[in-house]
Amino acid sequence: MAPLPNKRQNLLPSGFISVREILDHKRGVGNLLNVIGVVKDFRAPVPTRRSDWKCEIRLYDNSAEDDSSNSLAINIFRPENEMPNPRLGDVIVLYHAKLQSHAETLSLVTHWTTDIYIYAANQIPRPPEGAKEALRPQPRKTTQSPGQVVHEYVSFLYHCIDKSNLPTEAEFQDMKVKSTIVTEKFKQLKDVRDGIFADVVVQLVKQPYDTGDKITLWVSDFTENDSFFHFVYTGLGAFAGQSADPEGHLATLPFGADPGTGEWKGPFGKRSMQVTCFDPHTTVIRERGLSTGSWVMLRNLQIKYGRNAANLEGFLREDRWASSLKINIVQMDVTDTESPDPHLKEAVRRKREYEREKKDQVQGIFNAAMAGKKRKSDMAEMGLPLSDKPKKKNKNRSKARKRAAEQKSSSVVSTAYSEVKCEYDNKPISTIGDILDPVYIQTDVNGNQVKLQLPFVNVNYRANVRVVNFMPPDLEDFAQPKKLTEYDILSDSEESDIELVSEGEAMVDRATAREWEWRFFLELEDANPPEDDREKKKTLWVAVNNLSAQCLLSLDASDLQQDEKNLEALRQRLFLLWGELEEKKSLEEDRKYQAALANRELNRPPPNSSDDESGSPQKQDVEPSQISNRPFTCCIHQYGVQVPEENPLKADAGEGKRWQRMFGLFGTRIAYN
DNA sequence: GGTTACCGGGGTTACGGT
Repeated sequence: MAPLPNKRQNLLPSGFISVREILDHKRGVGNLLNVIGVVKDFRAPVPTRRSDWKCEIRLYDNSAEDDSSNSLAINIFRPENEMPNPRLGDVIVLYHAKLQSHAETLSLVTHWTTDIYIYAANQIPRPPEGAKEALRPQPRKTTQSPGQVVHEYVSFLYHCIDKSNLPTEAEFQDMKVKSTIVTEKFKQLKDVRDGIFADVVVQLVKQPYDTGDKITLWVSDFTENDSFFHFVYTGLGAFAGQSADPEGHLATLPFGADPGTGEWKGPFGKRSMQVTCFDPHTTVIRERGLSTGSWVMLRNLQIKYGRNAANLEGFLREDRWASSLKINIVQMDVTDTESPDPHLKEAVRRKREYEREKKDQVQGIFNAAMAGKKRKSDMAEMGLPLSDKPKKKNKNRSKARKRAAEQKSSSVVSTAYSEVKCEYDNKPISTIGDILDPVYIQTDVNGNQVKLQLPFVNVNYRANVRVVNFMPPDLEDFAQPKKLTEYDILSDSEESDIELVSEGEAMVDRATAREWEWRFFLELEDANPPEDDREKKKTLWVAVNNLSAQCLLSLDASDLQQDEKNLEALRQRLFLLWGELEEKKSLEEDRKYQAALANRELNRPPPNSSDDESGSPQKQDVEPSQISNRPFTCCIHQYGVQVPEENPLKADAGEGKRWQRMFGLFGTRIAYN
């Protein structure tokens, strides 16, 4: 007969916490905890991406023994030769194990200061004798060590705990072996077949549909599977269902998205699969706020035909035999450019290819429509495109930048026009008025010829201008923390046009920003305004993105609040461009500020480079007449961005979105000594 | 100072959406 344990042995030694208390959130994540438990499962060491290896021990104690699911994992990251090798039923004493919430589950993880002691189950004496002799040798140096109180508690715990839920020795060994077998289950959606289970990396392409007990997702990895539903791209044909306004203009033009109905926004073709998720995954989708645009890994996704027996679907169910809650939906980090997941990277690359092809196709449709429908004089109004292929833009800008670098050391003749260089110096000049003129196409809607205003066209121009204003008002803010998009995960990520509101961008904190980019706006007026514009000079806001600004300034962006040298260089270059505009604007700002203080009206319109009536910076912060800065020739391109639009009649870029015409500067360089 | 990682096996609930 085993002697009854005495009272002292019965009590968890002070400084230790029970498994039950941990699972009941009695301690916060991040705390370092001391825990004593019995080994019920072990996943053998596997290499990690770093130099450490990783193994996992699952523990339970007598606070949680009546429920087989109440056990706690300790994740051990250490060099391979310091890995513990516990056996079934061994007692583990942990010091300073960090509590974490990983994969939506509470678990322990080793910390710098964690010590792990293992007592061999078959050597633990019956209480009240302490288990000191059962201690396995330590593979590494420790800072804490168990005393007699702990040794005695180990004996008590091992002999008194309910072991009926422990696996058999054979089962334990089997699980341990299986834990190292990693079969590649990853599949691209193009390769999924009826009846298989697969891991996939996909993007949510539609808002999750939540019925309470289940959530259905539409996902794509931008591969095609013949067994998926075919989403037809209606494209330009979609406006046949819309009505023209009394003047024969359509208010909107669908362009790469479906109008009004807000239904399918792509990808089109057989690239998307429906996935039905059940608990516990639904909870994660809600709590993480997964939504359109989120990239996720779905593990062990069951693939089979849906009820209509025509299209393959995915099913994400709970893991039946998992020893604890197992979450098979994991959000992917598209901002991790350091060590991007290769599957994610490939999927993002395919998405970019898909978007490029779609854009080219849509542009092609426009070009064909315009070539067929427009009179020649209309073409002249467009400002004679220098190139109508958006793809060439970057090449041209790179060339300009390269030339800028080449000419860096060359001497510059200091005349008004020669201090700013521009690409395409043999191309005709457009006026601001030309550039601002909307472009129409004649087309056939339900048998009627209507004149249709395009929301924007991808066209390049050259113009003689001078700068009359700029945004943001402080030069320090001309450089911003680099905004990350999902395409940044690709090593050949390209410059993107400045958008007013962009989706999928991760907000970057100024304090933690590693990379900076130029991002500012210039308001331009004609250097030699046409006669009819003399009374009310037309102006145009152009966005200057990072590449254009590098070309313009021959400077790289940095944190200008810290980098005074770069700020001063920026100020000098811009002086060559706009003379004393900054000083005058600053004086004007001061004057206005004083006036506003007096009037208690400090609200200012937001910065904006569009030509839209509602959104453009209408207020002239500086009177153009006061400006005596230098005229120069520059390249301007027109492009479109999507902006939120609550009015469904105006939402021509899909649900809640409208196309907004924008202008950007490119291929222009300030020469300097 | 505090990341790294998350086995196997064989699938019901629900009935919508393109």
